[in-house]
Amino acid sequence: MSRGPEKQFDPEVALSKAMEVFWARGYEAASLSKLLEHMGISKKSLYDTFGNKRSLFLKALDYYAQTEVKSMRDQLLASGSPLANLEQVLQNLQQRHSLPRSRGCMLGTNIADFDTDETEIASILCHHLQSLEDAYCTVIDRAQKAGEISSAINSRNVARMLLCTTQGMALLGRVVEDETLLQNTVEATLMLLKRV
Amino acid sequence: MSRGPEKQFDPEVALSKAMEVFWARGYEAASLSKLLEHMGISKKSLYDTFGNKRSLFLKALDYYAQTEVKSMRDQLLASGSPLANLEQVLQNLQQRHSLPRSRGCMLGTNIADFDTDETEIASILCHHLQSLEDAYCTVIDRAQKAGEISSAINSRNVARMLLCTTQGMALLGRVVEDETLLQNTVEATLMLLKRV
DNA sequence: TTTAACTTATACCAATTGGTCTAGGTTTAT
DNA sequence: ATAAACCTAGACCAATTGGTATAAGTTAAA
Repeated sequence: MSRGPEKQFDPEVALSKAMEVFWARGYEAASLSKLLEHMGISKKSLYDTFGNKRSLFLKALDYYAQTEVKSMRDQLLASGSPLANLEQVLQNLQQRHSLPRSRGCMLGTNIADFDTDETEIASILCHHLQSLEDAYCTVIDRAQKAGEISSAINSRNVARMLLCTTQGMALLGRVVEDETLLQNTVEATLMLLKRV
Repeated sequence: MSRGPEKQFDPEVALSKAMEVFWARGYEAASLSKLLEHMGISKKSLYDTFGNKRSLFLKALDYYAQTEVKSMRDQLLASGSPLANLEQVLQNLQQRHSLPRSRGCMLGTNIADFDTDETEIASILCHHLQSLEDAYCTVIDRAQKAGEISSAINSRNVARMLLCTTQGMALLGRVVEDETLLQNTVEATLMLLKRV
C-alpha cells in the first residue's frame, strides 16, 4: 500500500554489486566507500535498505548461494551423463579461475577472511559448502549406477575430496598465473576417477 | 661493533609471534595493536627492528616458509617409503586442520586476503606453493619407481591436484566442525592413488 | 662513570573505518 | 497541490588504522 514512488534503484542489482565487492576481497576489505562506489547508491539508501554492513554481507552471501552455487548444483544434477556433467563443471571452474583477475569463490575467500570464532558466519558458509558436497555425492552415485565410475570408490569420500580440491583451485587461481596448474589438477582428478 | 647492550628481546621469537597473527587472520586483519600485543614489544621496537607492517609481513612469510613449509617438504622427501611419507603428511595435515581453532595455511589465508593485483606478494606466495608442488611431484615419482603407485598416472598433474586439495583442506578446516570431512578427503585421495 | 644503544610508554598525526543524521530535491499516487 | 516515500549529498561522530616522534629509563661495554 505504498503511496510514494517505487524505489528509484533496483535493490537486487545493488545487492549483486555488493556481492561482487565482498566476493573479490572478503568482508573486511570491502569498505563502505568501496561498496557505495560500486553499488552506485548513497550511504543513506544502503543503511535504509540493507541495515548495516554485516546484514548486507549476509544478504549478499545468500544471493551468491542462490545464483552461483545454485548454478553449479544445477549443472551437476542436470539430466544426461552424470560423469559428463561433473567433467563440465570441473572444466568450467578451471576456466573461470584461470582468468587474469579471478576472484575465486566467495565462500572460500570469506572463510579465510573471518575469524575462526565467528560461529554464525561459519555455520552459514558450511551450510552452502554442504549443499555443494551433496551435489557432488549425488552426481558420483549416479555415475556409478550408470557404470561410468567404478563402484569400488566411496562416493561420499570422493565428494568431500572434490569439495576440497575445487576450493583449493578457486583459491590458487587468485594468484597463479600459469593456467596449466588448474588444468592439470582437473586432468588428474578425472583421470583418477575414471580409470578402471 | 655494537657498544651498547644486545637487543633485550629475541627478534626471532618476536617474528614467530608476528607470524602467528598474520597466519591466523591474514595481513589486513592483523592490526598493529594485535601484533604488538602478541609480540610483546613496543611500537618503536617493531618499527626499528622490522621496518613497517608490510616488511614485517614479508619477513614473517619467509619465516613461515623456512619452518612450516620446510617441515612439510622434509617429511615428504624423507628416506623410507615415499608412499608412507605422503600418507603421513596427509594424515598430519588432516589432524592439524581439524583442530578446533585451526588457522589453516598462512599461504592460503593470505592468498584470499590480498588483492589479486598485488603482484609482488602473489609471486612470493606462488614461489612457496611451487616448492610444495615440486616436493609432491618428487615423492610421487619416487613412489612410482618403488612400485607403490601405478606408473600410469602423471606425477606432475597429481602433484598439482594434491596442492589444490591440501589448500582446500586447510581452508575448510577453518570453519568445518565435522572432522570427518578432512578425514574422508584424505581417505579418498589415498584410495584413488593406490588402487590398481 | 660515561656513553651509546637499547627499551617502554605515551602523545601525536592524518586518514579511514562503520555508522547516524539532516537538509534539500525528486517522484508519483491521491 | 498536497503528502508520503524515496533519493543524493554531505556534515558529523567516535574509534581505529599505520606510522612518527619524544621523553625517560635500562643495560652493558668502554
